[in-house]
Amino acid sequence: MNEPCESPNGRLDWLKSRLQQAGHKATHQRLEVFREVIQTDAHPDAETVFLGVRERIPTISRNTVYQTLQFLVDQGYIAPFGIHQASHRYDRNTMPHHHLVCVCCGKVSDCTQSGLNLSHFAGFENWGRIDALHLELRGICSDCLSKQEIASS
Amino acid sequence: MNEPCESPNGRLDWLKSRLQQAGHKATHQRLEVFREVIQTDAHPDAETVFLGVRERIPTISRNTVYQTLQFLVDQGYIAPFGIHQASHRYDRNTMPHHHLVCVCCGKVSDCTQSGLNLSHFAGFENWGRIDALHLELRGICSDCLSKQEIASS
DNA sequence: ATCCTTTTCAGTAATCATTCCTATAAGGTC
DNA sequence: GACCTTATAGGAATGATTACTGAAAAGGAT
Repeated sequence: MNEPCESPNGRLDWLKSRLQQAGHKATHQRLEVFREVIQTDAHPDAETVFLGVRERIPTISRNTVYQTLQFLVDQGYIAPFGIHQASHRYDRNTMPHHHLVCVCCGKVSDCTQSGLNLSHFAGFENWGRIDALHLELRGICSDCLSKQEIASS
Repeated sequence: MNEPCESPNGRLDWLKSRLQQAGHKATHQRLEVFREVIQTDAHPDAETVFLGVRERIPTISRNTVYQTLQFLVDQGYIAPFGIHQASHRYDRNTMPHHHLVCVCCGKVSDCTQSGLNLSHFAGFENWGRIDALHLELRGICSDCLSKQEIASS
């Protein structure tokens, strides 16, 4: 896989050729949604992308932006930021700890093993002050793994 | 601060006395919402808590559950799980990296310094297979820090 | 260029989680 | 028990996202 060129126009040309290679259409809308995401370091949300693209394509619909962003994520051209959860969740454990999340069944396990704390993240004084650290390890739990083995055997 | 007792009923009694100490009412609804969160390791969301509590208090409203959960978080009796974002966000950088998030202005910066990768998390073989690692460092960026200094001087 | 097929787009309606608003109800104090 | 404050219930409103549907556009074959 070729790496994308760093300049915005270079990356757009890169996306164009990769879309065509993959048999997808390099539409104006797709390219402009992609441009909107790559031209900033701000990790924008869908509404921000929509407002930005609408400056250039006034008739674009919100739905197209949502679909296109999802398409670009599915194809690996952009990444979803962090881990989005549909709803707020609550934890009975108020002590600092990490989480193991099964992407298959959604189960969350606490992980109290520290080995990692704020002291590992010196060197960001110029960024500002770091107060907290949230770590999620994502994978497939042993229950789901064994179910997959049974299913494939 | 006294630590909560481990048994559910012990923790409920503990909450009751702490609420009264703090001048808050130890209502049936509050205690049952708290019970619903602490009786499971599943890190439930608001709807799950609502459905569970409704088994015991059929007239409870969804709104009360939402408010009570927020109250319990504000008072430190339970913790919010992970990091909830109102909306999906997108990242032009598809390589593995971490994020620095300013809780004040919401700005997100990439952090490519690794020093941390999956190899640090051996020892979870019995949990299952870990595929990915998401780390967020949260704090206040230098811009917001200097604004605060100006405001307080 | 014409026709056909498939993909993509726009616009509206629906859904889901959450918050806002307001009147009622409950708890604690005198 | 009257009074004051806090908490609750219920419904309406909001915001983000998805589902649905029909129109438009793009590509390929003739």
